[in-house]
Amino acid sequence: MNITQAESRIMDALWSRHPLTVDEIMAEVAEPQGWGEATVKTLINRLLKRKAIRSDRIEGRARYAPVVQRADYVQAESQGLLNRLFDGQLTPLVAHFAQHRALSADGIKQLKTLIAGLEDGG
Amino acid sequence: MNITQAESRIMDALWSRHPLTVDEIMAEVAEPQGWGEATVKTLINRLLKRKAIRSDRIEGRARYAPVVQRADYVQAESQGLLNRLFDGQLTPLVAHFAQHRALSADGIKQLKTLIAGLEDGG
DNA sequence: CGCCAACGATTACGCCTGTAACCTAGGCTG
DNA sequence: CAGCCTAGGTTACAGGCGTAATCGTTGGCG
Repeated sequence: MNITQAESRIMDALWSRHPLTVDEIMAEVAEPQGWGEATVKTLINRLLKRKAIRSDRIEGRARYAPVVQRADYVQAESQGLLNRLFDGQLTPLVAHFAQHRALSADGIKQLKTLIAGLEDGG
Repeated sequence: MNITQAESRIMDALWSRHPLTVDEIMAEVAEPQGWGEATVKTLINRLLKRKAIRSDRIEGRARYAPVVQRADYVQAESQGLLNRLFDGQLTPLVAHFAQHRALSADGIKQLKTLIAGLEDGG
């Protein structure tokens, strides 16, 4: 289920809205990346081959839709980073950002609220 | 300053202790990865070429030490993930784990403690 | 003083990834 | 009905990465 960085730009477009034609994906993705249409087509086809997306012919045009869920992708990526760099623990990651990226006061407040909610909920 | 995943295993060894000879790096890294000595040497040399590590000849043996700091690497990787997947915000990442990885009660407590400390400190 | 072994550097190679051009089939137009 | 355009799929290619074998040099030992 591996999705490379370039491919993930295609996925982003499809996760936010689908199904999309090649042209629509182009519109979402081409400018920021500076990609030609051929490149986008290749990425689409690689994702198709690996069943990360699916193609349905609707009104004579191929429309693409995600098969892999964004949450699953995010989960795999995040867990991988956590495992590689923070021994699988979330707290050290938060601590790292607190130290090195000067977590803003607002960020702290948000986290506090989030965690208060978690305590209530669970 | 890019460090690939395989290379990061070498860096891990050097970050935890340095300077190390090739043999010492082998001892730290070979078994878990199943790498031959040639592979380790190649990774070392690629890191050398990119100045991520440095080699000093001490007592007739080359000893390797990190140049790139672990905190910088962790920072770059984490920030990259945050930017790519969570719009650069830490809170959504924590929220994601809360939802999808069933953050343990202990984890929640740890985070709460951490954040309480942040509020005091800042 | 010469040779061997060990150490570190150089070269190799196949797969993956980013980027793209080319080919083909099906529908629109004359 | 034939040709042409367009959309989508197929092939291509260079550079990076994981994995490794080979080469050259230098220091220790006989």
